[in-house]
Amino acid sequence: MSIEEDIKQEQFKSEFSKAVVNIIYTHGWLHQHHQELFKRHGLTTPQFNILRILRGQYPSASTVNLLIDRMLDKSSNASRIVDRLETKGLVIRKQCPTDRRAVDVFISEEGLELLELMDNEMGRWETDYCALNEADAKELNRLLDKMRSAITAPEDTP
Amino acid sequence: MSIEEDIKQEQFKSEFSKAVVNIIYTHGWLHQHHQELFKRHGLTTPQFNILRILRGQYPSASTVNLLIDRMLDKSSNASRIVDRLETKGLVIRKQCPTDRRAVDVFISEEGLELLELMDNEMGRWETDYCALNEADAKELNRLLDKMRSAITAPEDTP
DNA sequence: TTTGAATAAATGTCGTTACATTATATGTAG
DNA sequence: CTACATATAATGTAACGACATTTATTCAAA
Repeated sequence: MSIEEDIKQEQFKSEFSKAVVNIIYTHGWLHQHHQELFKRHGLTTPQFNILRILRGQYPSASTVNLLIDRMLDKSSNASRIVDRLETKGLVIRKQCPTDRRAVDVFISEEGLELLELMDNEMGRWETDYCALNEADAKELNRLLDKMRSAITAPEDTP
Repeated sequence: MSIEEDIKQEQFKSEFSKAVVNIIYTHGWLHQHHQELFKRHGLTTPQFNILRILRGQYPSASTVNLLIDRMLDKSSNASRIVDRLETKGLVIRKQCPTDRRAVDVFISEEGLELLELMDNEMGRWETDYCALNEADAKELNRLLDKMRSAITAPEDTP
């Protein structure tokens, strides 16, 4: 269904303006499906993302700062997300031996197992829901990358 | 910058898989810019969206149910968002005369003025940040629409 | 070495999402 | 008309996003 039909009303000022709304709407569509998957395993989206970063570093430790750096949705509160993952036994927190301010966070065995399970489901979902062929997906990536390439701060240019 | 460079690490399982991450990331990019704009006027994103819906109905009333229907980010709590807009004097709540369960919500004069200001800024932003030409934007819209056209519930098909 | 700046994480607050529950009012069947 | 289901908002709760502040530790300079 086209974005106009989905959203009802609204004439867009331009194709670009429509694309902005379309990205927001499509993100919502994606988020809804992902969330459904995560919920079956008692996780939220940011908890899943943190687990994935931790696995990426495994068996090395990640500090909270590293988690913040790597998170897509920045400025989220990594500290409290780690709290909840620790409560569920999916991660382990240890004092960093070389810097007593820092905390070393590790994904646990349970965390690794859960993540593998969810990765498989996610893969199946992507197979089932993929309505784009290879060329389409490539073109979509190209356009999104191009979109973000807009001058970053128009008022800063001399 | 390509999504791989932006996100660091991570080889993607497929172009589609990459596109999923790219949409999430690009949405974050958009959201950040929009939020900056909204913040200058003391609004949040959902508050702005509710105001736009109310203006779309103006001078007719909108019930809370209608707001929920029209909101992109569904299942948000329209009731409490209206609370905060009312505190700021941007909307007016009245009991619906024909149904005492329902509440008629109107955008106020202040709300209309604020929205016009913000619309202008938004329009300027879109002009400044538009790195896509007409054909690009059209193609992007086509691909996003196509992406969401995937079978809605694979387990429901016989 | 002592002081002060900078860093790492945790904590606090407000508005939000997601979801469940409640309260009030309407509608309908008996 | 009464009883029960339904519709419309509002309220409650846990987790999150955004942002400011606090606490503890390290680093750097006087």
